[in-house]
Amino acid sequence: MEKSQGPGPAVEKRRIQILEATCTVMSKQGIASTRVGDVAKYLGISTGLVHYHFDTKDELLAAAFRHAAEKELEALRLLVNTDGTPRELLDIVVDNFFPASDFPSWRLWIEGWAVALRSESFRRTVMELDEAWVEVLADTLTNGVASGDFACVNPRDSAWRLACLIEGLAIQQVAHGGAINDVETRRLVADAIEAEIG
Amino acid sequence: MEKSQGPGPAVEKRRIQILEATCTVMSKQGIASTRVGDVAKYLGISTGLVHYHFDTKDELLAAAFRHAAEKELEALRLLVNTDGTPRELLDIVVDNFFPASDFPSWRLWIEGWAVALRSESFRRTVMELDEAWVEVLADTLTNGVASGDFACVNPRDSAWRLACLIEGLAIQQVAHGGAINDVETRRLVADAIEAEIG
DNA sequence: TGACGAACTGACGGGTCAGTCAGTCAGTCG
DNA sequence: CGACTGACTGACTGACCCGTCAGTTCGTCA
Repeated sequence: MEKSQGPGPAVEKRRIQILEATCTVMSKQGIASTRVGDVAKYLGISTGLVHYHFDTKDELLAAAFRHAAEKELEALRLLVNTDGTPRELLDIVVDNFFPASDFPSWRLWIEGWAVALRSESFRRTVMELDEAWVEVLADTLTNGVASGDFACVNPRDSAWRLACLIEGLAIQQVAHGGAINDVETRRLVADAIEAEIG
Repeated sequence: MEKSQGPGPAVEKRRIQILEATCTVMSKQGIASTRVGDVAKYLGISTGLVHYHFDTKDELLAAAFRHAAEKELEALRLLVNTDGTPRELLDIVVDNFFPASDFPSWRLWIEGWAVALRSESFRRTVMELDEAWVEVLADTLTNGVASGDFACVNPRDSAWRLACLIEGLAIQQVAHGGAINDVETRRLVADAIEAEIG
């Protein structure tokens, strides 16, 4: 349980420390194979302490996933919030989420979608963050259209199509490293972008 | 263990019965939450009998997933192997895999991709079947180009882009039922098809 | 100084579940 | 008929792991 008169700074620090450790373990072992004991051992603390800060394992995993996703999204927003032509900003957004085979975040996302099928808290998190990311992409396209750089018929549709394309390619690359390699993936995305903003 | 002089017809029948029961349970409960005991109870048999036919649970799950996926693919190939204009055949392929929110197969696939991250046998299965499906789509496009109905620059690239788009949309629809509804999804796919074959 | 409570430990209870194994039963073959 | 075998049962074991709880440590405040 947390303190009743609001969490002290030390408690909050410990919470975040546990969240980030959980993210590390989840990335390495997978969400389903992450044990409370693994997180505790990683930090050199007791399992009791983990339960002192998080009532249940499910709550811990969901909070850790959200923590990781929000940090990523914040980083993306910071990257986009710079000067640059619409085209440069678009490249930044796409590069940042490019489904290279060594992009570890995609592994977490792929597992997150699966967990979201059964867990309400995961579903909400995955949905919110997925949409927020598309929003960033849509804003970038809309700005480009406003400035005359892009010629999307419907920037929002284009954003969804590009986002879903990238997610699908990420699965091909990350989940089973199939017939498509990094170079081909890059070409497929590049062509799709041209088609959308052409 | 199976018979040494090759499995009798009764054994093969039982194997398939267990495989299909496993598919049903997996669809309902999710791959990760499928217990050997659940499959046994579903068929009214003992857990020992399940292990008589399948050495380990992992082997059972992987075999069941492959069984389901191959049946789906076979059904698709049958559907496509009919007379019709390239456009009609393309519509059949796309409709058959359309990510409607009530399409239960997508739930299995989303979980399959996640399991594939950690399991070699799932990885192979998911990869082979994913590629086989894109192959069907690519063949359809190639035939359309040959007959002059479609104008793809590169049918194989188009097939991968459409397949990945549909997979990404399926995640939006099935995993978290997000901002995109069935009607919008249909429009996004239709526009993408026009752009690819236009 | 002594009381108090927040942070933390580590052992343990209790439930779950995969895989095993001794034994049953029915059919088949010699 | 009797030996044999393949299919099958169901109880059991051993491992795993979540969540609890009694107890310890330590800083803080009266």
